[in-house]
Amino acid sequence: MLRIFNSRSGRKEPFAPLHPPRVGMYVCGVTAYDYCHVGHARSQVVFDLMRRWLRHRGYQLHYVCNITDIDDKIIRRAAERGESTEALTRTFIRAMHEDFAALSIEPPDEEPRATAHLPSIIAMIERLIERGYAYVAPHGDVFYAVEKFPAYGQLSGKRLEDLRAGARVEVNEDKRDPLDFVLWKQAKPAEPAWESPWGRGRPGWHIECSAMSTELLGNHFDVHGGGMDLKFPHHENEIAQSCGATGEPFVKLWVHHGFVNVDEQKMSKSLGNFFTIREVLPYVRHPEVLRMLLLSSHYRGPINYSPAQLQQADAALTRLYTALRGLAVAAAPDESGTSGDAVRAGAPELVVQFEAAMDDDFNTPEALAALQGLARELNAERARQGGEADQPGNARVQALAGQLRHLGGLLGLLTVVPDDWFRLAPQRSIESATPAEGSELLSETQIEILIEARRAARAARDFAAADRIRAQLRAAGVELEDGSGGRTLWKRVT
RNA sequence: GGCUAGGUGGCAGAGUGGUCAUGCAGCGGCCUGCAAAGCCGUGGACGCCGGUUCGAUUCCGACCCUAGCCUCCA
Repeated sequence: MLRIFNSRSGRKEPFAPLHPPRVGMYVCGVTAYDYCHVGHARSQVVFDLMRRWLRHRGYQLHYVCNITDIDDKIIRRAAERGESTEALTRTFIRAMHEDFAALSIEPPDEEPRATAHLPSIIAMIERLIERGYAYVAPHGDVFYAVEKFPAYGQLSGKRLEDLRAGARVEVNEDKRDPLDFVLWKQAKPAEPAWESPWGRGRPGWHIECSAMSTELLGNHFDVHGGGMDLKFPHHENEIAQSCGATGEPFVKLWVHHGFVNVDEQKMSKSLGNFFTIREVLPYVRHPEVLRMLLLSSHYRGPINYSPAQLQQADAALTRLYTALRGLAVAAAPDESGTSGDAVRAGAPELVVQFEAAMDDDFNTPEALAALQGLARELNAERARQGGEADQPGNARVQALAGQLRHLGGLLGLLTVVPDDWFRLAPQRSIESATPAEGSELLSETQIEILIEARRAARAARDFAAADRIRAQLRAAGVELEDGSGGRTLWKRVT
């Protein structure tokens, strides 16, 4: 039984879609005015993980993730760069797609952009005016009248009086209530603008998501997600808009994830303490390392981003790959080892632990612990079998490896051919933050030559010479392992 | 000030009313020419003060501390 934490009730609830097995899911994406940072990566990884698990559980997902391609920051940034807002957003949307693809984020079924949905946005604002939830202010802006919606504040647990008491809202003479928020904004002369019943202007940020989500998923749909910081006011406003316009319930399940912190503070543009995805990836062996870091704590809690954390993620992931090293089963993740006889041949209790953990509000740390358990079983079994472990005949080794690979694949991990994992190296050193021995990275041919020289020295029992070669390789970031069959394996270390 | 999360062993990070998280690091053993990897074993924890209980890290209350939101933000 899959249970998911609902931000609205503050409790885990059994997952019960409105029209099973179909599930409609909407997630607030990014505003395309800059490169995506690790915080955006977390959001994407979290919802990608949920999609994978829901599909694994047999649901048919219709997943929508929007892009905000018009707002004040975009206009300002485009002006600074001396280009059009279209050129600016085109640049950063392309970069975003590259970054997300690197992290194995599966593309959404639909990726609506605000500027392509003006008709439905305008229609929704008109309905809100008709139904008395919105008003046109003296200078032509349209505002939502918060006091007209009694349930306002329900999602975030806030009361209007409390909000007014602590209000640091900007003074705006046109608003009837300082808490009212803008639905349609009149354009200044040089700004991008669209025709509307209220003159040329552009939509407010909140109305985009209401209009596009209901247009694409229906008035009442299953899941709506985003970062904790969107809970108020963004999602609160969405509820007010959508329910106000349609008179129907809006979203069944609200899902909010925690932040990525740096030095215990939220990573954000305004604090300037952010790392973009594309500047971080060169410091890791493979993008999976970043994905591993983001999955190694529960999605609702905080994550502290640091180089040390990346190295821990690399170590944990490398341990899983080590268990699979040299096994022929490692071609591609599939269903092998997770059904019927194959489960019993492997470690059924660990498969159960993994699935129960994921069913319990996507408890990825617990699920990863099950994966480590599988790695331990696999290592122990291979040790028992001696050098013969990788022979196709060993059913238990095959079953365990299949389970590990398959379950890892459900998290978007262990997708690299295991033997290739150890050949990968970061382009930059985490500690020095400089182009590491990168320029001096030994080629695989050079490594093989040195290993052969060491083998000869060992055969001649010249251990001093052999150890010198090993130290030389270690200094170049290559670590050796003398295997049981007289072969020496090597791996790059970070 | 209001609202919401949270404070777990050297670090990261799950979880539970009374036996085990897990990874890295430590210690002992096996293996190795020595290592590495791996396996086996092992020490070490639940912010503070009360309460409920046969028994609380886990439930309840107060307190202290931290973060987030209340303004654009994944």
